[in-house]
Amino acid sequence: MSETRELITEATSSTAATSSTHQETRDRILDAAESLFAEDGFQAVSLRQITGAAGVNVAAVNYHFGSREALIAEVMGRVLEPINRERIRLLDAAEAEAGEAPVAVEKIFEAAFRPVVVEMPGSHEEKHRFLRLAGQCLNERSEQFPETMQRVFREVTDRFISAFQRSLPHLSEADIYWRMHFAIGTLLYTITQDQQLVVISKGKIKAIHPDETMAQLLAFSVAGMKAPAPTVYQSQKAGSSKVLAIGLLALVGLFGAS
Amino acid sequence: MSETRELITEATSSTAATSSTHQETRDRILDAAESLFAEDGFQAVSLRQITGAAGVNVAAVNYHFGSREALIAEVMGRVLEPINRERIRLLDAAEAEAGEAPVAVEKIFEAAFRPVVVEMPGSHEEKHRFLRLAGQCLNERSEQFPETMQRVFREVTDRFISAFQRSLPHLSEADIYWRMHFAIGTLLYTITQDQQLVVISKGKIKAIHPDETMAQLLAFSVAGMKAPAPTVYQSQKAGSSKVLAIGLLALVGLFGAS
DNA sequence: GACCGTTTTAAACGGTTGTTTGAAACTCGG
DNA sequence: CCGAGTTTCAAACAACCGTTTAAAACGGTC
Repeated sequence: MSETRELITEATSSTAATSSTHQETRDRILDAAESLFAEDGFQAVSLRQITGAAGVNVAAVNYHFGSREALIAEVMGRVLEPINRERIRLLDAAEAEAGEAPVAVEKIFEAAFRPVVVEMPGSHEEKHRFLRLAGQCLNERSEQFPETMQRVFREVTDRFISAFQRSLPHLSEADIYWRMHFAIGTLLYTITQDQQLVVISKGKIKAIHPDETMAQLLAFSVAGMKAPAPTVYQSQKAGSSKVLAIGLLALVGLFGAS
Repeated sequence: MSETRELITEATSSTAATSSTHQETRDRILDAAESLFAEDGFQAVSLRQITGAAGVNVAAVNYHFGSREALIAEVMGRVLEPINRERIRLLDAAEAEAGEAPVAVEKIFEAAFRPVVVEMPGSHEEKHRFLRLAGQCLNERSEQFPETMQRVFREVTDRFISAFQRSLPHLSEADIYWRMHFAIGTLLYTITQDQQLVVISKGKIKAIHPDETMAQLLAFSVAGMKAPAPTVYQSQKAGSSKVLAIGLLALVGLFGAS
């Protein structure tokens, strides 16, 4: 049975035209899964919800993909691979344009953000859930990333790390890791928790357009990345530190510090 | 039965000394739940895991808290309330010290970050899972936040928003909302995905100390918040935009754009 | 039309979930 | 010492989970 499935998987890339109806339900499952996963996360969605939404039998998932985990891996790959591929393509283009000189920080971030933030092909609804899913992917524990995806991500981060290093030689390697980490977090939260921005702005920001998101993201991240290196790690101002200690003690008294 | 539970809940704050054994198992559940939720998230942990770790009967959760959701609400409140209380306390202190002048952006962020990032009372392990849980809380959908918690969070964000507005009068209201949103995302990702920093740095950053995290977070967020206002939302450089459009079309061809 | 490989289907599998039940075990004032 | 109230407990509940099974339906070839 597993042999059958492997044959099918291989056939997908070689002779896709032969099995038309098969591709139909397989893609129906992928689309439904993508939509539901994007909305509620991977853990919260059951196979029966997916197959129900796709209008296919429950067993179809295990027949076409082998297991629920394999389905998740395929959905993740289908959404993340083109994004990361495009990121590297944009970075290549920017480096080619810059020639010998290091690429500007703005350009690097643009290559990193644009494939995720700016309009993607498809309807408006599709784009939205597409982005939400990309965020859900990155929120998962890295351990349960499929091996191939791990490799892709390492390639991407390594490329961007060294681009930043060339562009910001005065920063230490650790500083750049930290700030790249921060930029990823910023992007991720922006994508997945867009609703939260509407909430904290009390509705003053209602519609969130890709172009504005892009501009805001760039302004914030570029400035953060270009910030002067943090000076002292250890010493804190005696005043505020003392105040904090007192405050924490008060908390302990109030709440019983587990 | 629900009446009995309400009486107990009220008794917790008034005559807590009378029921000693009751408080015992109730807190055992809370501690075990906090630990497990922090490690694996709210959705992934079952009641039987919690009661098993706490060494109590499964029914104890529904007896003491009424439902799984109420347990989650109580755990979230126990961890988030002191943090937000301390945040406001630090902001109050900073504003008192500044007098008429607006509080420096650095000070505002310090008040926002320090109660979450810097060492908390308790063992090292306790501190770690404590932070992870705080992050897990904020990652949840805002809809399933208990009403009281919603109110607390609104109070906190409103206070910090107006502090930033006084400190950065040249920025529009929307700009400040955006950047506050970004800073929250940065903090959150830093707390919950600390392991990821080790991964992308290929182990070059292994131990993550609170003081260094604080310094790095401040440098990035302060610079991002102080960045010049983004200028153009609509227009993109014709060159890169055209290149992108071509790239996306290539992607569609490759992957079949759902 | 019979055959074969592929796909779909209904039904059942064993297991886990959150919650409920009713009877024990316990605490404590009268 | 008894009875009322509180807390624990083992057991069962219905519902859902991911996966498996075996038979039915399908499409194309000889």
